[in-house]
Amino acid sequence: MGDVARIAGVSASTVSHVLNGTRKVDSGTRLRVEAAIEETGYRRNVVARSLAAGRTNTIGLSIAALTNPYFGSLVHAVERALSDAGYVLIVGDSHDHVTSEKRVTDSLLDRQVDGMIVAPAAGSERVALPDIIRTGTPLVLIDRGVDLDCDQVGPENVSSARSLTEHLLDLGHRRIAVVRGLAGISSTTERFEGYTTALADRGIAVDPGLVLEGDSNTDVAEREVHALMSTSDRPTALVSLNNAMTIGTLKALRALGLSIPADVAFVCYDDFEWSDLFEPKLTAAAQDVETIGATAVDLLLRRIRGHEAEPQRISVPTTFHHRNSCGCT
Amino acid sequence: MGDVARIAGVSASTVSHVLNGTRKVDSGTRLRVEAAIEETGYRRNVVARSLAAGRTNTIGLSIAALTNPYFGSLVHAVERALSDAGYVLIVGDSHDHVTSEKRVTDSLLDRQVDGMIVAPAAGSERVALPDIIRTGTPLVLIDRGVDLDCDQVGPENVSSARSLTEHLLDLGHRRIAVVRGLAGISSTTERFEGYTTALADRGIAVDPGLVLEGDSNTDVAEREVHALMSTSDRPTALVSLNNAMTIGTLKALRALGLSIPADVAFVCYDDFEWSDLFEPKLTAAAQDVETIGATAVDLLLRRIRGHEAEPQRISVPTTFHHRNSCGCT
DNA sequence: CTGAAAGCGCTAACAC
DNA sequence: GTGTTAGCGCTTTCAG
Repeated sequence: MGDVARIAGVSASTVSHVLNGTRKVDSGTRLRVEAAIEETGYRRNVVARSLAAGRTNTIGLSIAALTNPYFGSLVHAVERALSDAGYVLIVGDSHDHVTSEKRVTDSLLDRQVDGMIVAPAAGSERVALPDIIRTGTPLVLIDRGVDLDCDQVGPENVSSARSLTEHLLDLGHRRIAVVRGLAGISSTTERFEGYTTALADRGIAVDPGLVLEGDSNTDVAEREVHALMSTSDRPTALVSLNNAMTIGTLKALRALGLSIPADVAFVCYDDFEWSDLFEPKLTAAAQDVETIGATAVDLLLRRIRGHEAEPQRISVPTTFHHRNSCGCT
Repeated sequence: MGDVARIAGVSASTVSHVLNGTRKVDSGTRLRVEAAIEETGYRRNVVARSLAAGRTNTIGLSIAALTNPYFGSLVHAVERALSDAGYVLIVGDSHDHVTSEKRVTDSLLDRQVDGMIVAPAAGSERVALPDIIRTGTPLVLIDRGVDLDCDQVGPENVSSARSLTEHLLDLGHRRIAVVRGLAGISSTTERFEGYTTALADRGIAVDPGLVLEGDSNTDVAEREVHALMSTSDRPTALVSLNNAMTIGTLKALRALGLSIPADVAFVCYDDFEWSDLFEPKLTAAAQDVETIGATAVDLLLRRIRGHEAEPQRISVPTTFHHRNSCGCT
């Protein structure tokens, strides 16, 4: 920067101002500075800039599981919204585990991110999140909610899962099994609540034998479903509570040679790119990932700009894709 | 840091050294410093540290399309390898377009990343990449190769695509169509080469009418395949050259009511989580994303540590998953 | 409209 | 084993 200033015959401060457009600069001067920049191939040092300015224009994102295509799309949506706003994204994968999540969020905080977006791991509200809040760094939670006082954005869970279940009930099913995701996270709890209330509304008691703990792990779900569907009084319908559970469930049904919807009707929370390629096409509740990401960024930027207000919790509606796996034609 | 030093009764330099383990510190002193850190809730400022130390412990990754699950897994693999090595990842999505790719890589360079990994967009060798090389920042290319002198890691393309095609030939097919990805990138060129050489080996000429330009766009592929398969002398087999092309192809076949493999045999490059859930199960060449990511990180770290040697080009073998869509039982 | 100067918070010689 | 000191490259009052 000193070189540029010297060549252009101005001070470093002027170079800084033409670079950032932070104050009026005579057009002749500006041209000279720009020529000097061009000539030297000068490139600004954002690290030094961040140190001096006290902000980094960087947002940290801690994501539960980057391999899950759902989270992949979420990262994409967040990245796009941030880059439109002139921010850069740093991502860390928490592997859905509090310990590595803490490592990730600490590292982000050390890097002086201007704000953080976290897709919390189970138990996060007792480990990583309080520390973030203590630093005063603007924070918004994404995907899963926790019982903390901060902005949160996620998909609508309860009524979506309820609609899926009700659809099955409307078709006459009475023995409907459910494959739950990871215990202890809000999405599982809420989606399960949607399932139970749908049943309760029709005066049907929840049969514990029809509640499968898939643990958000494909293999576990597959085993559980396999076991359940091998019994003599197996359910006539299944509802899967997230995409990993769906894969596990479908594998189990396939292994057993059970066909959908003839042998068992099926509906699921979360949509796939191949949902209507599958035979039969999957009836599913699809999350609006774009909106979730954009909303999270919006809330965060507002906080960064000093917006003081009660934390908000936003539920983004899902879309019900009515296809064939439920048994409708 | 000043506070910590004062409370512990030492100099800032000693605090720095206990923080980084950069020199021997008396254990009593260290304890006092650690106590002071605990007491003040001090957190190191990595930005200042980077400026002073002249390195950021940060690696930039420019990825062509974060929404593609394949790239999602790649990011995940890279992130893991880097975090094991104590580095942090900054990702930018180039949307497979040179202009936004340039924006991404410039921003990464401005942020003083210690190294860059780039999944180049088409045309990148004339825009973003030369500038990166000019700065002297260690660089490794991933996924797609370009004609430049730098480290590159990607999946094996030619012989993988050739094996897929040969398998179809072995089954007696002679009219085999191919759905190509984005023109102008190495993976498309090389995979197509695998297809043509397989045909040439059997003395079969490439029929231009059977070569579809899918442009790595699902919709385009769907249209092309739909058109081709609606003709009277349609091919008896199809090979798809990447995952997006596969989705498009399957949609078209489904829309036409053509069944695989009875009406048309099908094999594809790239595997899916649902490949063996699909009916029929898809015969595919699967990339080893983990190895690609880990290898790229390995090459990069070696460069960062000052390793001087001829740039390497590494092809990671694919795995042939022999399933049913090819028509075997 | 432009420059001078004081840092931002840390690291790394260099002394002791 | 520890402290002193000089920056790292930029932003931003404060003057002019």
